[in-house]
Amino acid sequence: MLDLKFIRENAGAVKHAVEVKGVPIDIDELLRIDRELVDLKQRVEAMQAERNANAKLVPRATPEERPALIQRGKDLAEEIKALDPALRAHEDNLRQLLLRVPNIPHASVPVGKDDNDNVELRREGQLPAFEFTPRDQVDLLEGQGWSDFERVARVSGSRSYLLKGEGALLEMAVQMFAMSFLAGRGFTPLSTTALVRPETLVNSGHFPGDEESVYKLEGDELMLAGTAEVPVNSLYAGEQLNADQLPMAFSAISGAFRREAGSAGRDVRGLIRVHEFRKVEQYVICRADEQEGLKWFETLLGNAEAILQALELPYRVVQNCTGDMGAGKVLMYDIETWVPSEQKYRETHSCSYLGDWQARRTGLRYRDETGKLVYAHTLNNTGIATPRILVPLLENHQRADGTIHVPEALRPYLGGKAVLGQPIR
RNA sequence: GGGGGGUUGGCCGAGUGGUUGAAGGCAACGGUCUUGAAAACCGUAGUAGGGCAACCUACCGGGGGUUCGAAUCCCUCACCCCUCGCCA
Repeated sequence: MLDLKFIRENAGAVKHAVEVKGVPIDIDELLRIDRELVDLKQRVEAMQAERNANAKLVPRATPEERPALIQRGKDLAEEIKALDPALRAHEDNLRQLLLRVPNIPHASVPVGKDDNDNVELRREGQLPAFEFTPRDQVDLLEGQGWSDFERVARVSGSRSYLLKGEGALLEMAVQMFAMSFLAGRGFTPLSTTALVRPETLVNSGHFPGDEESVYKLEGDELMLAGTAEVPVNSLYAGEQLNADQLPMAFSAISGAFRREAGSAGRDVRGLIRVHEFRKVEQYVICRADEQEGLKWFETLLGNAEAILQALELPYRVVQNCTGDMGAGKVLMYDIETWVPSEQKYRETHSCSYLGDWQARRTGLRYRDETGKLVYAHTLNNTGIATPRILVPLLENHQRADGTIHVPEALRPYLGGKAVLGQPIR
């Protein structure tokens, strides 16, 4: 959400953001409704002022004066009530529109329509040069007996996964490594819910707009979040923080649930795209200062890169273009990790800076040194997402016999083992 | 799931229908005093919206209602605490 005053005063910049981000919203209509609402409020408030003044006279009035004053009060109450429907309608309309107004992208963001227009910034790490025919993720998993896609599908439907044996331990090792790593960099570890109230999804910016991708639970006013960004963003909702409490940096592990509506037929095999997964998310609340925000952006990006480097995985960093970055975002980089079987990089991390757009929805404010209450800035990035990360991990680290090389960094979480699995066949 | 008690400003905490936007305390800020600080004393001070301004309006967990008038009464929802039951 943007500040309404900002929209009034910078309508041109907002309209530009609407255009380059491809958001279907009419800013002129919003401004019109805003103006009408202000006019309505002025009328109502004038009547309220009179009603209040009138009510104060009643207790001091003589018995003779009293009936007339009470009648005047009744009339005013009725007039005020008569304007109520219009007032509410305008407020609702305005709020619905405001929730859809996109944030202004950073000057560095390339203008583009969709992910085809994203810009590769750099590549890191060596692509593997296999001296044998590499297996893909599913062949490795099944060859090792680490998965059981068929049975879990019977239990939980398509796009489910189940890991067995060392496969299950590997998934947990990756998560433990990421949590420990981030804790070592000063991030507060959180183990949090995915079950959230609907308003948390409005706070985070997923609603309105992204309802299709969220699981709703019949009979309960709760939903399943697709990322720990949602619960963590709302953890301090509505509070007035002190400046010295900031920045707050969290590494939050949770389940993550996505309906994956609209992705029918894509990545149906294996671990790339599943409905329920587990993710360590980095989340930062910092002061409302763009320099500081951008610094944290680099930090979050650097953490993710360090994790991938520790996992000895080749990856590239991509800057998302305006059309692919989401309404709330100021800046967004994806990290894509090399998947040998597909001979391409696949998204494993997504780093976002939202300015105060998210904090404004959530009511994340702090008192600055001048005593003023200001909305904080928020950022998030993946730490590690499983099981997707296991795809490049298994494929890049496979050996000729189908066993898996374990990166040094993971060994402490796998009983010191340097290799997982048995020779296949 | 049953019963009981709660939810007030940054924090604590008064307040059950009429100058209460809200006592008091703590914390904060400004000042006096002091070499400096502390203490003490004096003063300032909620958030949001509208208005050039004086000022006006809204907000005492959320929503709805009663009333000329609601923090105060009623309904409802959420959350917290206690208690009984159930349970990984």
